[in-house]
Amino acid sequence: MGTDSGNVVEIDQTNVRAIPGYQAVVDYLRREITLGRIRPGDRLPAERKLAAQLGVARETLRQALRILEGSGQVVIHRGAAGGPVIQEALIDPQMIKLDMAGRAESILDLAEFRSITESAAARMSAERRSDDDLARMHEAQAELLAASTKHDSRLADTTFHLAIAASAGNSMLLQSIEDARVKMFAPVDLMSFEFVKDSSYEAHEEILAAIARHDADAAGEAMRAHLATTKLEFERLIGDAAPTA
Amino acid sequence: MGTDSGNVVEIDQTNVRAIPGYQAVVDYLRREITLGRIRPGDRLPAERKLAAQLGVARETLRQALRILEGSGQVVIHRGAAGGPVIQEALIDPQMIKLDMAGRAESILDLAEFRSITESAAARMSAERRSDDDLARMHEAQAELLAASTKHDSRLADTTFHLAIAASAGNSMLLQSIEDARVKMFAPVDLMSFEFVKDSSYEAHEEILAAIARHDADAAGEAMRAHLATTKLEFERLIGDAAPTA
DNA sequence: AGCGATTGGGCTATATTCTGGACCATTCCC
DNA sequence: GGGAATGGTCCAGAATATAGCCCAATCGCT
Repeated sequence: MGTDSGNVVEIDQTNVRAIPGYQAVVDYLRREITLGRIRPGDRLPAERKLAAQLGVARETLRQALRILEGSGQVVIHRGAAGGPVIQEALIDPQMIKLDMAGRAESILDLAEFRSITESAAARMSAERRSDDDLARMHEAQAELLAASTKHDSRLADTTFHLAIAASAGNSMLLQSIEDARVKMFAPVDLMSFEFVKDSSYEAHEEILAAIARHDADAAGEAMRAHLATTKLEFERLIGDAAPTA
Repeated sequence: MGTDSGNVVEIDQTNVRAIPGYQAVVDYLRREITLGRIRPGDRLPAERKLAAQLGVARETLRQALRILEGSGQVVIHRGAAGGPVIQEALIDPQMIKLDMAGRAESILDLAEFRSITESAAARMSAERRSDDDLARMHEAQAELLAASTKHDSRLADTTFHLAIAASAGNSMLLQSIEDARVKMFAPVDLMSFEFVKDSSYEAHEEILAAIARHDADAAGEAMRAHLATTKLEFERLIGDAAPTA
């Protein structure tokens, strides 16, 4: 036990990545879009103002906007009433399925992680939620019911889950739940998400009822069951794309 | 419902941060030190080699090393058998307590988050652990028992918890548990952690026994109880530092 | 003692990124 | 038509990153 010092250390490069400012801006805006806090049709503040709000130079922001323009997520109009407007990005569904098949293991980890964190959040929400929190969840459910497009459905689904996560009252937990959702849905974004509206509404109703009556056990269990269904849907999609693997 | 488009979006600057390469290197090395994967006395590879392993230029690495030198965490020797050597950084305990009092809410969130993620990891470990995993946990326990300094105790504690997290077999969960641990202990690092050895060994024994016999319920519950104790210790420390608040 | 190898220290030149500012071109609204 | 708001463009300087080169210090071996 005397000479266990002086070891030469092993290095893992994976965690060392410089992030240029324009990339940080792109990441932030894409995250907000995926989480539905910025929606197609929304207008971003004017470049000079937005740059100031983000704390970067205008040219840096413009580099980020050019990238988002290139991916079709933003269109920029000139003139007095102009500015950057968020678009509904369209991606080839087959591309998405192949991408998902390529990171199947990561996606299943993600699904499991969501089950852990979001069922805990549902339990905590049942204990701590305010009436305002509950109202936000009801509103998201109404949006889901009224949703006429796949995109609107996914957005309402996100809003519902994030409302629960936020009402759990733990900022670290909320951040993790957002992260997992971004990692799971960001590449997917728009594709065949009919199942969200078809099957999720009733599952949400059950979760909501448990949270409303402060029943932590039932809320956690209902959330777990709901996410297990979601996981199955993802597995089916991955299987569809890569039957040869 | 027709004109809910065209909203000008609100911006939250907090998530937009460029990370220069040298800062990414500093963050990585400090994380490895906090998690005990790099220990005081260890020697890092020579600058040219380390820079290549990290995928950065030598000058960039040297900037990072100068920062770590400034914080007393690294000393650099020249000559044939030279190189950067990790040091045991010494911080004023009173400074630490004040820092912790300043972010008390964040620390309690962190403690709660650890309870959620690590008890889930303990459950999963009980179901999936290999015999190798179990051996690593036993080894960490032996290190804890043999530890003669506060620093060694904390290191053995970290090794035990990370061994469980890793054996749960979910990379996303492992990453979250590491993150939470870094955020909780990084500023603290070295201070009065006698309690770790005093009270943790027996708690670890209970967790370990449950994992060994594949008892998921008992493992999860034992971990939850253990982390509840840890949370109380932190609350006591915070209270000591800021009795006026 | 001396030599050679290894290592950090220092420097230059170049490229990329970021900033702050200025000025022009376009578009909208009155 | 005119004023105001907005994007488009360009510039000069700072900070950061890279690749390469040589010098200085140290160690270990002969």
